[in-house]
Amino acid sequence: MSSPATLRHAHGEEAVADTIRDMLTNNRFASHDRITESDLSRQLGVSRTPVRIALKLLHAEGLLTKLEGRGYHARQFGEDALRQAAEVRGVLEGLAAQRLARTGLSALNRERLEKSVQATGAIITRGIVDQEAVEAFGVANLIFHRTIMQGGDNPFVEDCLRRLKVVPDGGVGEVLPADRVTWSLNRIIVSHSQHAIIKTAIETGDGARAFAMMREHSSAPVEYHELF
Amino acid sequence: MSSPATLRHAHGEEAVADTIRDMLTNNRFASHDRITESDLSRQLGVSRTPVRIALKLLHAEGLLTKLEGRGYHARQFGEDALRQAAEVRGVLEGLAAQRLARTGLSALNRERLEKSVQATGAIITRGIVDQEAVEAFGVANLIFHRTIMQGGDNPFVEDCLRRLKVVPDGGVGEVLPADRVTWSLNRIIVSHSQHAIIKTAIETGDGARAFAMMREHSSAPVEYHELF
DNA sequence: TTAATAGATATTGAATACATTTTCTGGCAT
DNA sequence: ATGCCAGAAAATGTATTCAATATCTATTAA
Repeated sequence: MSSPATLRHAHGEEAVADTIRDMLTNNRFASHDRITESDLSRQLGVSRTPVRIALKLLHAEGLLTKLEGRGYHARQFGEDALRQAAEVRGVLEGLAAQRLARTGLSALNRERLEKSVQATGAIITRGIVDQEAVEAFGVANLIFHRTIMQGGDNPFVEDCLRRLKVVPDGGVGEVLPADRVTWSLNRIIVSHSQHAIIKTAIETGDGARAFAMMREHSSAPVEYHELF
Repeated sequence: MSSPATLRHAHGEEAVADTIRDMLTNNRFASHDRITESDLSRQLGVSRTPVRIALKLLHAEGLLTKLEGRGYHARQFGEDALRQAAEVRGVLEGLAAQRLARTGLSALNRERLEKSVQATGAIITRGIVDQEAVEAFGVANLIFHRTIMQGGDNPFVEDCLRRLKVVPDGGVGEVLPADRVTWSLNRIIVSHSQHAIIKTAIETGDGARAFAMMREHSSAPVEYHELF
C-alpha cells in the first residue's frame, strides 16, 4: 500500500492535502527533512497554490510544525504522546458512553454493540490468535468505539477525537499493530470483558460505571502491554 | 470595540483570517448571509488568494460551514451547543486537574492558584457585585482555569480546549457575559468555593477529587443559572 | 401554470508572474 | 578564529489570469 509520489486523483485540492497526509503518516519524510511549497509542488506535479493551501491545512491539523521562513517539519511525537492522546481519548469516549447511558441506545446502536461483543466473544471461543483473529478483533473493536463515539451525540467530542488521529495509532478504535504489541488471547479477553461491561452499563443506564469503564478501557491499554 | 471592515495589520496572511474571525464572532454576518471569496476580497481590499486560504482555515476551525459551490455560511450553534461544549470542557479540564494533582504543583502554578483564590475571596469579603467585581472575577477565573489547563502538561488537552472557542462564550475560563446571566454574589461564592476545593485537592494529591470537582465546576455552571 | 432547457452568471480551482521577506553563503576586517 | 556585512538564493505572500464547474435565470414548450 505504498502511496505514489504523484497525485492519485488528478482533480481536487483536497487530494493534494490527502496525498501529503499519507506521505506524512507513512513516514515518507525523515524527521529533519525540510518540507517546502516549491519542493512539494515539483514533486507532485502541481503548482504551488494548492500545495500552499494543503500545507497550511495540515499545519492547522497539527501534522506539521512551522519553521518560520524555512518551510515545515513533519511533527515528531515523543514517547509520551501516545499516552497523552490515550488519556484524552479516555475521558472523551467516557463522556460519550456516559451520555449514551443516559439517553439510551437506539435500536441500531444496540445491535451494533451486540454484534461487536459477539464477534470478540467468538474469537475467544475459537481460542486461536492468528492474523485472521487479530483482524477480526480490529474490525469489531472499531465498530464498538465508533458506535459509542457517535452515539454520544456531541459534535465536539467527535471533533476532538478526530484530532487525536495525528498521533500514530492514537485514533479512536485503533489497535496497536503487531510490531508494537504481542497479541495474545489474554489481551483480547480483557478487551472483550471491558466491552461487555460497558455495554451492560449503558443498557442499565449506569452512567458512572459506563464512564469509568470506558475511560479505563480507552486510556489504559497503552500500559497493559507491561502486563502480558 | 467594533472592528473595521478593512484590515488592521496591512501585512500578513494570518491577518486576513483574524479579521474574518473577528467579523464572525462579532456577528457581523447574518445567519443566512452567503460568504464568498470574491465578496470578501472586495470588502477587505485584498486579492482572492489570501481570502481563499483564510476561508479554508476558518472552515477547518469549524467556524464556517461549506455550501458546496455557493460559498460559506457562518456556522450557527444551537441551544445545546454551549452545554455540549461545557461537557467536553469539563472532562478535559478535569483530566488536567487530575494530572496536576499527581505530578504536583510547580512553585509558579501554586502561586497562581493561590492568588486567584485570594482574589475571588476578596470580592466576596467586599460583598458588592458591581461591574468592577465582575471584571475582577473574570480575570481571576481566567487565571485559575488557564493555570490548570496548561499545568496538566498535555498538548492534546490544550489543543482540544482551543477548539471549543468556536462556541460563543464556550472557551476555557470564559465567563458568561452580564446580558446572559444575572451576576449575583451567590454565583461568585459557589465558584470561589469550587476553586478553593479544587486547589486543595490538587495540593493534597487527591486526583479523583480534583477531577470530579473540576469537571463539575467546568461543565455544570451552564445549568446553575436556573438555581440563582 | 408548470417543467424543461439553454445561455448567462457566479463561484471555485489552479497556474503563473511578481513582490517581499528571510535565510544562506562567501569574503573581509578585526 | 570570530564576527560582520553584502550579495545571492530560497521561501513565502499576493495579484492576476485562465479554466472548470455549478448555480441562477429567462425563455419556451407542454
